[in-house]
Amino acid sequence: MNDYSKPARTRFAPSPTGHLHLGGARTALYAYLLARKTRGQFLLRIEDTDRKRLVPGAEEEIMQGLRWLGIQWDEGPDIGGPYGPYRQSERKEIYQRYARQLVEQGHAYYCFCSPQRLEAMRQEQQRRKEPPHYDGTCRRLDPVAAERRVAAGEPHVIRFKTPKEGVTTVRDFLRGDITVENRTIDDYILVKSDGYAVYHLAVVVDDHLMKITHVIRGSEWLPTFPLHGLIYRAFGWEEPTWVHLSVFLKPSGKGKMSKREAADLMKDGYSIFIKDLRGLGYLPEAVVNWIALMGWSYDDHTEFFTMQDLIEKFSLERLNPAPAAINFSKFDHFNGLHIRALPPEELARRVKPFFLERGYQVDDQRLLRIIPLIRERIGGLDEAPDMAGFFFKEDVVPAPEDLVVKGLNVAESLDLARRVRKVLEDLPDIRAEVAEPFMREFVAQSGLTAGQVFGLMRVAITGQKVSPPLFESMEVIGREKVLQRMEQAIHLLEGLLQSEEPPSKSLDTTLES
RNA sequence: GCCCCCAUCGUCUAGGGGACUAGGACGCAGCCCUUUCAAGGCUAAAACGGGGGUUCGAAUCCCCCUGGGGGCACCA
Repeated sequence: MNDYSKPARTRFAPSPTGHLHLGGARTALYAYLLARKTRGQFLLRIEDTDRKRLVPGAEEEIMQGLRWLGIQWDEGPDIGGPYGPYRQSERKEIYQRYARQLVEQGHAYYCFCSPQRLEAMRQEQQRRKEPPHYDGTCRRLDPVAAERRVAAGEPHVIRFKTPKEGVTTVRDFLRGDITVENRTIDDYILVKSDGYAVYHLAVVVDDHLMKITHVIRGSEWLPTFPLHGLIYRAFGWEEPTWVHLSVFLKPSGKGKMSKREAADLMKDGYSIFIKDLRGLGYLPEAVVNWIALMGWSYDDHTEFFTMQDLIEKFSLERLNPAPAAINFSKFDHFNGLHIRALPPEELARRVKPFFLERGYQVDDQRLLRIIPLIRERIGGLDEAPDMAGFFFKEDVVPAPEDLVVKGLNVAESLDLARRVRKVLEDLPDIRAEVAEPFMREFVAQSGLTAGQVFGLMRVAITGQKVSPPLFESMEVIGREKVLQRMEQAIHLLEGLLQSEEPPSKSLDTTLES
């Protein structure tokens, strides 16, 4: 059991080599939740010791993504903190100092093998169907001689001197003890020839120095986990609680998402990259709720969670070590839930940019009035302009065919449109509670169905076959414009009638169905 | 090839020896509501990978197999 009464110090330690994705976001989220729950600290550390793989702008994108999700760090490269710097490229000397300590204590050694020799060695091992590993040539060097070669400026790396006998047991919080034979652990490189530490050294040194209590990271680290335990022990440091999260699988459940597949998702309006999600109409609240539940659960029925809920209810014990397939349709479901949970003013504020983007002039008062009409009808914020753009248009242009009522021909539809206009003109008030009873009365007398009459009005007034509720929409649009649009519909139907005039008629109904 | 991890409906999961005729959610199908589309309500179909143990009793504990996943760099 984990002790939640003690403040936890957790961290998210991404390398700025690409986009922040769902998996990374979830790792960050869990670490953040644990820190907040225990009133501890959550820190952001950038693991950028590989100079070759740096992607410009990646660090900034990661920070923006986390902020958008509502994951705020207490210490980090931008805001500093008592254990900085928080960028590993700025901690080069620290790692070298600790690496040297390891060498002096006999836990590591200098290695002068060239990359070419290493490569040839690996190929030979593969040919013999052996697992690739360092052959230990420099491990057998005389330490004093090696020291002299280093002092002379000879290129070198520092390798960890893994015990060759016995086993190493490390404890993962979710999986319990993991034991491996030491001979399967390679003499990993700790410091590269360019002087930068590799992950294995840097992560141990930083987590110790930064007083991290819980290392929450992806399960891709499981294979080198015993090595990390060995390094802690070589230093004589107390180990943190290790929590290796499961990986996310592609929706099919077969393997990780490839670069190509990730890109293809955009065609369906989905993405695994956090940066894309806002533009696709997703709420950060929905993202958080959704990813929190992929690998964690609270009980057998609660699924709606705000960040506050999660902070209160999160626990490491309820994490699931099994891999989880990404389920985008559930994502859509959560998005709908959170859209409907937003106060109207807030939903208006969130949806506004999507209207502006499409070139609509948005009147805030009017936008607020249509929110109740669309909040149950949009699965994503991006759908709002399609559903409700007509509220902000001067004119709508219905397709004339859409004005032909189901079950009626053009002439009959035109006649209906004229009668509807008359009723509308005589309406004492355009407000829904007044207009609707009048129109229903009209429907009753007409011998037609509500669907036929209201369908015609809907297309005429909104320009769409699918729209928010008709009478509420008319109220927002206003009497003047409603009549104007009915008038236009009549003209369109007249035009349609003329164009099909002489020989053939009655194609319309079949077209409609 | 070697090492490590995982295993309940299609998917996310609850379950940690008897409360299991295995619960919830998404999706799917049907029905209700309804002026369209949604939202909402109700109903249905849908799972313990296989084989051995342990036990009076196993989805739950152990072993093997199978399947899936991850890793084997001077990347993280």
